[in-house]
Amino acid sequence: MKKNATIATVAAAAGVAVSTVSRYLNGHYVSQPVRARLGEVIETLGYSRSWTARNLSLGRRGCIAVVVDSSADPWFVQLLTGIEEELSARDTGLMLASLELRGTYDPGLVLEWVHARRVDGIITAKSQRRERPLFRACAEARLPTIAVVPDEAPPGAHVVSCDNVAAGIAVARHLTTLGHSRIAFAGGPAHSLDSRHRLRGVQIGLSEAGVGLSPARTYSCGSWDTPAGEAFAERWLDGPRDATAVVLANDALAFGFLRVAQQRGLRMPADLSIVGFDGLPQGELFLPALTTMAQPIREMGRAACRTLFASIESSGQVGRTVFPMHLLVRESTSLPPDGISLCEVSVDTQVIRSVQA
Amino acid sequence: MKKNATIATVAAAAGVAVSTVSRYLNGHYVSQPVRARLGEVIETLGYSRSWTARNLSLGRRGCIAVVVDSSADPWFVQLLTGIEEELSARDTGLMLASLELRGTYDPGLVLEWVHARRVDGIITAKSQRRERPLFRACAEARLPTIAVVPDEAPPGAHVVSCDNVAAGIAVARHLTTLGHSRIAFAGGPAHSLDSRHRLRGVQIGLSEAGVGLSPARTYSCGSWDTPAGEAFAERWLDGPRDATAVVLANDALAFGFLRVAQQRGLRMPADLSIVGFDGLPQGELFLPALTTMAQPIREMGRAACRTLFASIESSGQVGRTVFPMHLLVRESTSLPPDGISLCEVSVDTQVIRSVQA
DNA sequence: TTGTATGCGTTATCAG
DNA sequence: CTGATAACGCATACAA
Repeated sequence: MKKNATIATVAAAAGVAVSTVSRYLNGHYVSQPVRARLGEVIETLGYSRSWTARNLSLGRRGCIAVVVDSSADPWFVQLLTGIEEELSARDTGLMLASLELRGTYDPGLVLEWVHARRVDGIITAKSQRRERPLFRACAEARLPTIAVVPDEAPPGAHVVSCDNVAAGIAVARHLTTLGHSRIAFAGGPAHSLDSRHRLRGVQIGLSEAGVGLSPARTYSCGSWDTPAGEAFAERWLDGPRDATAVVLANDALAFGFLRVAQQRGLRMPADLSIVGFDGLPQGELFLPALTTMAQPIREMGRAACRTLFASIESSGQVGRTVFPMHLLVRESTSLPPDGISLCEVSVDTQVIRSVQA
Repeated sequence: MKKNATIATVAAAAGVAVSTVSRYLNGHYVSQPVRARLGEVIETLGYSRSWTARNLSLGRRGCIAVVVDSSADPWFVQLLTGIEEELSARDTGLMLASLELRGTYDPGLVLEWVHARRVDGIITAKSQRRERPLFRACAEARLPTIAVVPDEAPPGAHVVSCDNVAAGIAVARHLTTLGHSRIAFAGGPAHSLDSRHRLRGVQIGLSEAGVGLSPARTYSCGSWDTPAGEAFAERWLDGPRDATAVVLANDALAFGFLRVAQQRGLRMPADLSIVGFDGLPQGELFLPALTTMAQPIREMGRAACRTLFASIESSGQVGRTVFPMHLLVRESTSLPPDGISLCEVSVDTQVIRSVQA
């Protein structure tokens, strides 16, 4: 088997110069006859160009970095699918970096990448305050950076996010339309903008319906993960339970809540309606399947990628891309129990008891 | 800001030749004084070498392909974590390819990659018979290939898999130890070796305990996914239900079964014990949490990667790496209902009714 | 429109 | 042990 064909092989076989072949390859001007001839030669030679050499010549790395807390996060997995889609079309690779790959937070690897200009650009997902040094490093290195749903606005990075306020409003409307008037909201990390915006949206939507969200019914889970949702459930269920619907700031929290509430014998949505945010496919598996405000995650991944490439190719301006979320009504929401809140039910029970006594 | 430092910059600054710097960088022999001097210069210059140029010179791509049906598959996500871990240590990128990214099966992109030698090696996950042409192409291109848990042995590829027979035996023992004697098994795709091996293991384990697995209680879901598990559940629950435990060939199937069975009012594990295979973290979220035979998925990803690199660096022999699975007892298995099968319970109910009548 | 020559940053070969 | 120098494969001013 002979050595792999190179651009020189092709040029020789076609009787033209390498530069002509290069132009042909890149769609620049080549006369019709030469173009045809080149097409044949390349076909018969089975030639395909070296991306390594091309990248070297162009001063590119042919690779972008994708960084997230954990690449096993179901939300991120959806995003990755979108990124993959766009990447395959552009024939570039990626370097995955989980900030918590080995159990503890370690941005060292990524910092090294940006410093060594190991990649052409970087996409961060769900970045937090602690990623500030990372964004600073990217800015210093003039590395095109896209932040997807960051917890706080990162300086110098284009942001891809969702309209969380509108999402909150939509949830509120869904619930009030069903007849709920006492609604609880459980937020994620206290500092998270997304969480705050979702809460605000719910507040707005509720006040639109004239019911309002009592501060006493807004809680914080302190985190985005399922265990936090479970912990909150324990806490809430031990309290007065004065709500007919609970809105969790994301699906992961809702999964935890759902599990514990079920364990405690609550029937959902009969006894209590539950809503999450994100629209993870996993929510479909639960019984009841989780009603949620879905993000177009995959689409967001594609957008992040496209914006990144635009930025790589023409150092585009940093800006903001905002996606709408949409309500995914599944099974975890329904009318409130007989129009009576759980609180009233328990009061009634006492009344009945006293009557019996 | 001056142009990025190159090996030439360093050489000039240190007063040595580029080749000396190169040797230093690659850990080849360099005299102690020069070594020290180079260390300083590189430090102050903030130099870091170009991987693109290095790869070109070395004839490497600095990138491997990772292909799977869908990169959103929870099982694959775990594998990817292991791959990522190993990749980051070696500073190489990856190209993700979902064979069903756009809804329909399309191996075209990957075939193109192997033909164009776009990558240094390839890892396939859960490959099936339809991937045969792909493996053939890899073999022809002499591209190092690792197949992780393939459904059928791919020619010319090193295989990383699990001891499914042993796993099946362990499941059987767990169940018989609990007191189950009538057990149903629901397989995945009919042709899948993994599924068959798991079944065989269960058969062996059961016969060890002297209970045996009735052919009438072995089913096939025809696929590995959750909807198939749901469909099987519908079918099975409409039947005689003559088993106190159901073993599903993987977790995804079990998730579907669990949901439908719960919907039908079955209490698990009180009425019925359920076991899956894979050990997906998601199984933890269900109520009851799914008891399962767990694969060391992440470790398998690392092994696949390491083997691949060994193969890339020294065209290693193709072979087989087999991992043990371990039983993860969660909540979906317990003693059979009072030592009475569901079938007998329904008979009893009728008896009671007739007595009442 | 096409050809020539040079650069991209490293590695490797082979003298010194 | 170290220093020139030729690949590596392609892109692109610049010249023709």
